[in-house]
Amino acid sequence: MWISRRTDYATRAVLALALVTDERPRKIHEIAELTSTPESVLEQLLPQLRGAGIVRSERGPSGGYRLNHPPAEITLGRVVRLIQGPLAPISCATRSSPEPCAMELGCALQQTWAEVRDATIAILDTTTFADLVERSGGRWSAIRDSVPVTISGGAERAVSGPAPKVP
Amino acid sequence: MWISRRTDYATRAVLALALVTDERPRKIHEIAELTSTPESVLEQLLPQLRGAGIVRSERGPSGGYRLNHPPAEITLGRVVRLIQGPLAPISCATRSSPEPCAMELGCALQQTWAEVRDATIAILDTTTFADLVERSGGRWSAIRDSVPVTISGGAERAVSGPAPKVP
DNA sequence: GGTAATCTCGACATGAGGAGTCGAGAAACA
DNA sequence: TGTTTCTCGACTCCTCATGTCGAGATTACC
Repeated sequence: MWISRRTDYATRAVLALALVTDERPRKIHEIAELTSTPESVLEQLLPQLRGAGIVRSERGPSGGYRLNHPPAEITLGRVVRLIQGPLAPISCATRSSPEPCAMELGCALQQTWAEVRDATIAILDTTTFADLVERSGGRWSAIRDSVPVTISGGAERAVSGPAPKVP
Repeated sequence: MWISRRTDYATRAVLALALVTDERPRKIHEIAELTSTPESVLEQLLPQLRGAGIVRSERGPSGGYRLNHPPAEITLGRVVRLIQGPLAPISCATRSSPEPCAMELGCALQQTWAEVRDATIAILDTTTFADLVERSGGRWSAIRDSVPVTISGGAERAVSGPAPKVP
């Protein structure tokens, strides 16, 4: 349970943009519907993805977001790291700045945490959004054609309510 | 950064008990020193480990804690799960009760999260505390003989202050 | 030029949960 | 009886995740 809601949302948003066939940019509103994400959160996440060069934006009517690179060049690990930070399970096992373990005498645990870290990195850094598109069974054009997205007239904020709490 | 402080402390405590050679039980006070852990936290963690059958306790003077099984029979994953809960990185990817992903249309992400989960489980469930002892370079008897543990006379609570914050 | 649609940015409210402390009680031993 | 230890249940404090909102900037279109 260490992938935060925001990271989940961000990866879903990128996947949604990767799944789209035509070149039309997608509005925050649309992405929110496609991914079941609160719009207000995407208003924070997408600029962040934009700052990292993962997506590109256009303003004004007919504006929106699109990917800045082919899906094959965007790894899942990059998005996760951007939103969430280092992939190490514990601070004494980060690759960049492992803070020394308080238990001096040969803390063999550190080595195991590093193994978990490396296994995680190996998966997330080799999985691209092209892979995810493929696993999803292709693009979304057919689906979006057959299942009309209900763009209701009174389109105000907060399309999807907060997720129900699961105790 | 998803291994909580308490999980870290608990695994260190079990490792400390595994590293000890003689059969004398160790007091909370001693374990706290060996692992650089606040005593008051161990006062919660050790009963929890005891409830799970990982350690055993004895009361009164000359009481303390010892392992309830050989280190080779205690996996790291068991301790982590006990203190921390499921090992899945996200709630839609738990083995037991994966709550459905909000993004219905073929959320290929779920599959990747499951890969991360399985890789993590593979490491933590196959690493026993006997392995960790071996990696630590053997038991602690020699060390404890050469480096006398300063059991100060005025032994009050909170031997080790709170860990310094790293901004 | 005016207006509407859209992205942009920062501040904020809320709540949950992690982290650690403390006090009173029960059991063993001398 | 008294000391040492474990045991149990609050309780506080604080950080951070989550989500909302309002005001501004930019573009397209009439």
